[in-house]
Amino acid sequence: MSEQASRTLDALRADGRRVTTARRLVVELLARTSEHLSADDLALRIHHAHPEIHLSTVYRTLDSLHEWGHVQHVHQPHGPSFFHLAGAHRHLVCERCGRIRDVPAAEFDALVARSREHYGFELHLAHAALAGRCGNHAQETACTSPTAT
Amino acid sequence: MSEQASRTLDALRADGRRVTTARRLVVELLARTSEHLSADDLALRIHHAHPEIHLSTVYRTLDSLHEWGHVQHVHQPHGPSFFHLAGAHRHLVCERCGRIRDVPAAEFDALVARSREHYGFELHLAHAALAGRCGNHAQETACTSPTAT
DNA sequence: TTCGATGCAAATAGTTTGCATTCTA
DNA sequence: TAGAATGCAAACTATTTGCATCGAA
Repeated sequence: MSEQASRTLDALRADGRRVTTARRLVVELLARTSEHLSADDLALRIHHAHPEIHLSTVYRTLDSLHEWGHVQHVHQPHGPSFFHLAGAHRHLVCERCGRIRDVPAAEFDALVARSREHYGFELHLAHAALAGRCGNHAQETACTSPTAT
Repeated sequence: MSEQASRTLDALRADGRRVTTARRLVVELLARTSEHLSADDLALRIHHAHPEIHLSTVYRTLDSLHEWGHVQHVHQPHGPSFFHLAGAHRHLVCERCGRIRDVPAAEFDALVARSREHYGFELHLAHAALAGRCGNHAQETACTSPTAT
């Protein structure tokens, strides 16, 4: 098991949460992969060895882990949300091919500061992927209005 | 009818599209309001005077108007998408109260330019609202991991 | 009069919930 | 062994689709 996984599970125990098979499997899987997995993806992979773990349990597990600050839940404009262990990067998702690119959170520091100063609005860019076109699809007609940037 | 509405409908005619009751009502409603209305919201309001206009027609109408560049379709991290006539602002949505704040697209110019230069990624910030906390709810625990900005 | 648009019903994707049962601490 | 977590089924929200009919050009 990765160090990140055992650290997360230890934190659960330390906080008096129960470490169940489902939680252990979800945390290990998230720690092991760099992919952007949906609840359904996670359930499918877990089912190979543990067919008894139900999709709704995966959802509840992710909900709890998110609530306790161990997991980030990222919304996409199209398709299901994906999940990953708490980290410091943000996501760019291509409207055309769906590929997700990780970029350091620091890229957005100036914007976050300006939003706070100008609008009193605290941006949480981890909460939703930013949509657009990756290099391969930037030329094609945008999936937005002509006047849109 | 507002000038913006008739301009949009004229553009449809000029492009050889049919101007139907549903399309006229959707365009007029979008032109008249500054609210952020979902397909369901639009259908409900249209139903007062035109109960025969079906929700699926509203969806198809919005789809078409979007495809032809007259309407923007904005995704939210929670809840339904909302729609508005093509314009140049972006949206900040509060994770707590759901209130949506319009901000000028120019606020994001620097970020859009940097994304293009550093990552070859063409951001379409009109396509999805940016999540965070409005002034009234900025203090409360974030709906994201502790390490998240 | 033609073909695009609509009404309606049914299907779909993603997610949530109620409740009896199981299992961790 | 108490109460948290789970399995399963069913509900739910937002959205899409198939198909017969209608109506704008």
